[in-house]
Amino acid sequence: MAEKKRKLALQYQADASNRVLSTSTSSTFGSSSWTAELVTSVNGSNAAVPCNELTKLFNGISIFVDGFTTPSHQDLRDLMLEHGGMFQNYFSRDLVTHIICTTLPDSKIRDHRSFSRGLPIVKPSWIVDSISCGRVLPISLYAHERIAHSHPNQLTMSKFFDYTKEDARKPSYYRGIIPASEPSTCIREETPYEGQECIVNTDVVHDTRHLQSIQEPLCKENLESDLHIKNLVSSGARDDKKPVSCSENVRSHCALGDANFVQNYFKNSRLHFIGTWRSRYHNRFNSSRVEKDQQLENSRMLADNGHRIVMHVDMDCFFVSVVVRNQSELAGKPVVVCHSEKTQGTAEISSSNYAARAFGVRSGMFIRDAKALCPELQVVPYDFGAYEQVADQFYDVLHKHCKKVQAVSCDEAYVDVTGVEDPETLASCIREEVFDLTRCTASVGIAGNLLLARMATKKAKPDGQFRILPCHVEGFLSGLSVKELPGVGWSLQERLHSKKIYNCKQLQCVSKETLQHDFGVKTGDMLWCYARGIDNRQVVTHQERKSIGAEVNWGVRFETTSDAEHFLTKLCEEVSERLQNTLVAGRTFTIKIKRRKEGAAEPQKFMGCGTCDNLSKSITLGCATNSVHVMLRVSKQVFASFHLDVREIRGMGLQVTRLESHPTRSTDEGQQHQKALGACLQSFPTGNSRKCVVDNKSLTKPSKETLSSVEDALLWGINRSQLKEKKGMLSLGKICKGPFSGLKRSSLRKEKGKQALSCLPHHSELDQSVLASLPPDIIEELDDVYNRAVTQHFSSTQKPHSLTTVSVLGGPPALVQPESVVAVANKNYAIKLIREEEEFSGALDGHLRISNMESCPLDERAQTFCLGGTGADSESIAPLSLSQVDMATLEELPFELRKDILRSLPPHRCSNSSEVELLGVPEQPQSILPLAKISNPASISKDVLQLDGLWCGDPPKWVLQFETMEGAGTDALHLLSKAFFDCGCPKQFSCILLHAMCFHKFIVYNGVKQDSKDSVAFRCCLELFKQYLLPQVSGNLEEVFTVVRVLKRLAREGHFWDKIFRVILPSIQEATREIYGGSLL
DNA sequence: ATCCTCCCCTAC
DNA sequence: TAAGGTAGGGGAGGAT
Ligand SMILES: Nc1ccn([C@H]2C[C@H](O)[C@@H](COP(=O)(O)OP(=O)(O)OP(=O)(O)O)O2)c(=O)n1
Ligand SMILES: [Mg+2]
Ligand SMILES: [Mg+2]
Repeated sequence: MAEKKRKLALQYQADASNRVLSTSTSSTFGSSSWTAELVTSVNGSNAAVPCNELTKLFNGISIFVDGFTTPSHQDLRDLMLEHGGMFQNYFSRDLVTHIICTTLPDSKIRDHRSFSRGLPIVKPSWIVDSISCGRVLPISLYAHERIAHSHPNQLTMSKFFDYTKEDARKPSYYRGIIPASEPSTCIREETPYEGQECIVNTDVVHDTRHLQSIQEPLCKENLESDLHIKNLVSSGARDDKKPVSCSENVRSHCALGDANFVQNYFKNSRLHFIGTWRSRYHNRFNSSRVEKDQQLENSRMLADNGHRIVMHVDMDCFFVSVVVRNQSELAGKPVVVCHSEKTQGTAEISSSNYAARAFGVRSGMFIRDAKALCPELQVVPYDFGAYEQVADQFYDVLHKHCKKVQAVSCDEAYVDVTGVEDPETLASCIREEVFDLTRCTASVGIAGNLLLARMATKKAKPDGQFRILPCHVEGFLSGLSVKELPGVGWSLQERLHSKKIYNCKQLQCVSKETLQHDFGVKTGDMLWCYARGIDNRQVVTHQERKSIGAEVNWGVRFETTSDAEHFLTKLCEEVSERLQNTLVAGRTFTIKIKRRKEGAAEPQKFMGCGTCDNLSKSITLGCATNSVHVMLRVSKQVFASFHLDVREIRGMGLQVTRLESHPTRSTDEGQQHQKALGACLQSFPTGNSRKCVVDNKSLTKPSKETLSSVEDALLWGINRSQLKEKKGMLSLGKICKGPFSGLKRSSLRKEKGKQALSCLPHHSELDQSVLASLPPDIIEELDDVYNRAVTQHFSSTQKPHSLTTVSVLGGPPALVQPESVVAVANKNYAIKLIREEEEFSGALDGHLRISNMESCPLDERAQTFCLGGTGADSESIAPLSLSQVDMATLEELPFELRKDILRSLPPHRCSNSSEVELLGVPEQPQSILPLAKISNPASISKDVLQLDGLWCGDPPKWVLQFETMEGAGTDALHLLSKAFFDCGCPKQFSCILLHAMCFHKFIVYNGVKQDSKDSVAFRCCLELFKQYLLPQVSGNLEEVFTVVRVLKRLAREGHFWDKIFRVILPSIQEATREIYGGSLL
């Protein structure tokens, strides 16, 4: 404690000296000279952004781009950098000379004026036009009218207006919830968020450690009593069962009021800033693979060697220091960075300086609690631009001294200084340089590993350094509480406490086996090692990214489904952009939802998410994508599958994993999509010139990589309104294997219990005949869910039939009661019945059904049946094509239902056909006389066959030619011709193929094995595909893709098609490569 | 055993 | 009013 105080005093002195320094040097730092250097170095080391400076046109101009623009953020950035200008990711008054934005909604005018502080706001065309004119055009031509004509003092007026408006219509939930101030009460709800809403006891202000324990989560007993309090409060004070509808004024602060809410939100979010900082860092200091390998080598060497020296460097109260350095009047005073300084505010403290910490003020506290602890607390606003700049300077210093720098965060890094003769001198040297450059102090810890170095830094703070020598490790650790070990947070601390383990010494007494048993293998090992100061992690300069995501859990209030979908769209746009900027694409997309916990009141925190249930679901595509269109479709489906009341949503996120490098960063979305398709084509199996070996296994059970594509995941749903007309046909039942059951597992687990049952149909509503045909294990599962009511109710003497019987149910759909959702999962099977009234569709389930079928052996697929789901939004979830539909399944359906499914296809899939035509008149179309009659197919050469120009003419030549051909396997040709007419003579081959697949037994020909390669049918088909596909590779890749996909599906049905596929694919792939080059791979 | 999904925890 | 994000590690439990 005395040591801390001494350090505090030291820092105050440092602050005082800062003041002197700042007055003497501020002119240098205030100017943009620094930035110029910075940006140059950024470009120089950033492989992602080509730095070919074309002109010096924008010399001295530094833009900040706000909101959506055309050209895009990225393009404007490139344009500026190419023409000698600068681009700031974050707004900073000091660094930015012009703000660029396209549109300026009302809500933004105020914001901009309040922080642009007189900077010109210009339309993006200013940049484009200036470049084309070769000179910087006057900004007055590109000003926003509403800004240009307003007067400075309108700022205060508009602010005043807004505030009064808000006061006048303060939402009831907000007014009602401000608690009576009771200083020593801690109200803690179940989630960490609500846990923050405790009121810190003002009686215990000066002992840091004690305070920390109050701020941290409470022990179990407290938690329970707090819950008790909470329950009293919620049942007594306000028990709102129905969600509060957002008033106008709330709208203006949440996702509802602002179309660009997500963007604006992120712009102001500190957590977003620190969360995304690392990716910006890696864009700047890109370490090459060679370096990586070197590093691995080194680390292996050093690990053998045994003794390393690691340094941990961390800026002191970073956000505060950066802002305070120019405000000498704040030196020595307790200062925090916070959005608000309202005494009753629920804004969070981002960082507090050491003077403020003496009062117990910490990061993450509400400002009102901080003010209660320290009434004279000074509040300064954020300056993200400056944090970014200082962080860069900080890392410049570190890189200058050492190659092995591991970035932890914007203010913190590990440096491997093994081999450095005098690490302590190096440390003070670094600290000094950092201070000289930034006028902010850093502290350093030095030790034999990352763990100890980090803990040493803590001891060194503020503005100090501390080394833990091997001989002192023991003594250093013995004094630490378990919470002080990195990796031990709230939860682990509580669990340790519950086992009467409070400090490292006690922790050391527990055997590794016990710890691993109690906390898991890795966690147990970690605890055991850390308690002894053992840490074998290496300093890693570059870690491969495993996921990219965005989420918002503040200000999220929706009224309608389209509110939620709009929000989801914004998230997709955001994540897609991040993927593209990182040159990656992903295969697994996870939607995260925070849903208001049942009975939870509005949170204490203004616009917060409060106590929530966290839900998440993911979907994995066969092919990585970063296309915003694809992502949106996928996300909407996953979202829909939650079946949520959107008014209960308090947070939403999208995370992408299974990332793959994706070198295309196209600004043209269409082109992007095109390339994604091309990439998918490339990723089909047998994509090499090697001889194709028929793998029996892969015919029945294709490996995962062989499956699908981007769009295999998109798939089909049935238009809900159409289905509604059908009433009796609404039901969907299915049995499938695989991921489906996994998907349902968690929601089922979560929903088990009373509340969950409320959404199940009463057991008496279950159709007996359906139940009867279920496999025994499913019955058992159902029984579980219904608390054995099922078997009681049906007292079934009937023994369950085999799976095959189930498909029979596909016939008369009325067998299944329409109003029900039953989701049951066990280790092998899942059954799902979709209820008609569901707000959202079972579209995702539709997808899963398909993908499951794909991954099932053929015979099982044939047993799967489907009648369609209910679709909320036919446009967004409609299938891309019928290629996704298992044909065996479809064939089992009644004609009526097939009609429904076909109708649900997007019209462009069968461009030339009206719906009626599409649905087809069952009888044969008028036959047209064949052009040639071939009598001896085996001897016919290509010339005789005249297989050129098959797609010329109207109808295309092949249609008539194939119709009357004779020979082995020509049935397939006849069918194609028939399908052509049946589905209305479409131009797209994919339509014809799909039609043929859906309505006819279009498989066969496994018998034709020996000569299939030479058979007429084979060669005709081959030519037909080739001549159709190859010319389209350059133009209509999507169609190529679809056809290949259909063909792939056919390939699984028989040798004939398999061979065609295996011959066609390589040539398509080659053509694709030729046209799109290596960029596809 | 190893993978996968759906969580929770931790840190900044 | 306020801007409670992001990414990695890891555990539980199921599928393969
Ligand atoms: N809950 C948190 C934690 C951190 N930060 C931001 C503000 C901090 O300034 C910065 C760096 O985090 P540190 O943990 O390094 O904290 P400080 O640098 O503020 O203080 P210290 O001197 O303890 O490092 O991250 C934040 O906004 N909210
Ligand atoms: Mg710090
Ligand atoms: Mg830090």
